[in-house]
Amino acid sequence: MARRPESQEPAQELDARKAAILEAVVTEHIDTAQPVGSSSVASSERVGVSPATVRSEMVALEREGFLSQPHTSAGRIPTDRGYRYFVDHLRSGTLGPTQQHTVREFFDTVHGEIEDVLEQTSTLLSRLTQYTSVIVGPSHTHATVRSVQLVDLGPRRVLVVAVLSDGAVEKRTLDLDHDASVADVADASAQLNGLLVGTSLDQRVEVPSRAGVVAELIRAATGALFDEAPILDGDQLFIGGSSRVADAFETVDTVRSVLGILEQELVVVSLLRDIIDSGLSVSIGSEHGIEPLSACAVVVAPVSIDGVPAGAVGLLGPTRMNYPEALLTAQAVSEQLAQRFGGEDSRRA
Amino acid sequence: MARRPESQEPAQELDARKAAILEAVVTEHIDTAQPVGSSSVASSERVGVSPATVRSEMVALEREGFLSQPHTSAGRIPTDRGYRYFVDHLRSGTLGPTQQHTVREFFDTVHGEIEDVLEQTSTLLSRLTQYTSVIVGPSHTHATVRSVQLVDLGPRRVLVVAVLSDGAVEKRTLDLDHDASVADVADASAQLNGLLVGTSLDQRVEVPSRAGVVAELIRAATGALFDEAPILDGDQLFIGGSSRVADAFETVDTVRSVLGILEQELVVVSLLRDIIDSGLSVSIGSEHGIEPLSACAVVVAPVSIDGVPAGAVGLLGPTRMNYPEALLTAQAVSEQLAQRFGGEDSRRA
DNA sequence: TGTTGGCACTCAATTCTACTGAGTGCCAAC
DNA sequence: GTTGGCACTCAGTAGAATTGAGTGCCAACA
Repeated sequence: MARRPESQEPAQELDARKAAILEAVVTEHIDTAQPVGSSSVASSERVGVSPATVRSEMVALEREGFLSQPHTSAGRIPTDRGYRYFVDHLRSGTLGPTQQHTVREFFDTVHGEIEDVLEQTSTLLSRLTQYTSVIVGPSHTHATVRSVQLVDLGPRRVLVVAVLSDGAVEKRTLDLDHDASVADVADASAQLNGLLVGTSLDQRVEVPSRAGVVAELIRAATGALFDEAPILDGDQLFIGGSSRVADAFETVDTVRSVLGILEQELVVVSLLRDIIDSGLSVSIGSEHGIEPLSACAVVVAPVSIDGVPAGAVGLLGPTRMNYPEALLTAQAVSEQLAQRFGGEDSRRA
Repeated sequence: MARRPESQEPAQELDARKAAILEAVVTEHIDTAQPVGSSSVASSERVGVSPATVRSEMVALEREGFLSQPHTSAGRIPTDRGYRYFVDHLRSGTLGPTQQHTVREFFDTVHGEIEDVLEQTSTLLSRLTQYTSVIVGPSHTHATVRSVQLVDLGPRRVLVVAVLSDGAVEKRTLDLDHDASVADVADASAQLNGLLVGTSLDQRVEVPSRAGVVAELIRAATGALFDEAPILDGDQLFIGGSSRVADAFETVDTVRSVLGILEQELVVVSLLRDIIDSGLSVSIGSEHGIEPLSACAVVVAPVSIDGVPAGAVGLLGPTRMNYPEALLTAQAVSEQLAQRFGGEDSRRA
């Protein structure tokens, strides 16, 4: 895991001209996907020198690890480090008006449960940016139980439904060994409520070890709820526009390996978490240490609901992705999500 | 939609030798992905003639639309029609013992709610076959309500939770205009139960148009449940091993367009339904009429729970996919699913 | 001292040609 | 009807020649 806290490895500063040249190379390469030559850089606005001068500077930038050359007679392409410098020194801009409008309109019209909204948001993000989007929903592990109910489903089948304080619903089917009467189920349901309301799904619960059908029901229900919850649920991941992966890369092999990673929810979720935890918003190429993603960059914006970290919004593209736009889009969407699912204050605002 | 009911267009029969040659070409091409030449076919077991004879037969098979030639001096590859003949005349075999064992073991150990099981089953299918798997879960539209409950979530927020007879749980968040007391919520909850239990989510419900907080709650809850249900939910789709798409095709373009279709749940679900409805279990190339999937074949096995159609298990691969194995695997898995979620009789068996 | 134009050089990409060989279609003989 | 023989086709490969974008270096210049 290549965390890169600024404090330990101070971002090496480049003089203004080198910085301008690097920026020109990065933007041009992001645009054309081709190696960038000295003359093209020299003709850029913010670089006021001749190609010859640019060349000598490029040699220096290459020596310092910001640029590389596919082969001797080719232009330069940015290295991961070059992109890193670029994003670390981005002048913050604003999202284009069209995109702003699309985002606003989307959040004005979208409705439904949080899962549905996140699902659709992931599609929005991918449509806006042309990259694959990745959204991690809030984790339920710290929510507390608001209500538990047993519902009779048929012979020897009972469903436990638990509503959590954050509005999530957990359900478990119980297959019983003995018949349970309607009264038994109601009784157990009431007792479960008293027992579990207020607890959180990751804590242990003391179940009185009495005998009898009702006690049996209670034990089965708590067991099902508390033992299976953290394993299967964990975090919810929504991926939008996975077909964009095929746009981002030229070889089927790369596409395959990136898709392969996207299939592993756990890996993706912890990747996003790692990036956020290390205080960054972008992870480039080999920085994140996931080999199959070494041709990818990931842009992340954390989503905080009422000040509490509650998920993240991410975009996955090639290292030569459009960082400024991706960052702004992710941030805009993350803010909207925070507002939408925040407390009264922000919701009524 | 290219339905192809046998009755209308009787499958053209080929004489034994032609059939053997076609079969040899298909199996060889599935194996090697290369055009198959006459000598390779002639050396096959079930074809006892010389390459020259094979060639003249191939000319006939090409004229009849079963084979095609990439270019003059190449071997033959099967057309969609060639594959169709092949699958329509498959001698039914049995699944390999290893696969049988894997399937059995999987269903012995997997546990959890139906969604979790289907999700994991899709991964299993894709791992077994190396193709992308597609599983459609049972539709809830005809299930009836078993229980409705309102849960207070905080200021002016109430959650409606409905449990359906098939064990599905629907939830809707209500944002209220006025405060509702705990008693109000409980009252409304009780009345809702009386009102809704037994109805199915796709039928209209008469709500008495009284005034007051409780009546308001009831109206909001029924509105949320019944109006938004069919739109968002529909059917559940589980896709496993989408990275396999990148294994199946050579060009990034094909991969992109196939992935693009897989993102459209509605298209995929109705494709599977169409295939099943027309009484087939395989759809090849352009048969299904979805242009971006014209390089694909889809193998489907319906899942019936207690005799009622309740979803489907599908495999998506290139037209040169291993039909026998794919069919057997899909069928085996479909049977296991039916058994797992079937009524008492089959479950206790 | 830093900048610049000039110039020889490099090397991927492109084009062209020649060649190879897998596989065909046709036909005369069996 | 089947077969071996044979001329033919044409994608694919390899090699040679060409092109040109872009470099590194250097001498001249401000």
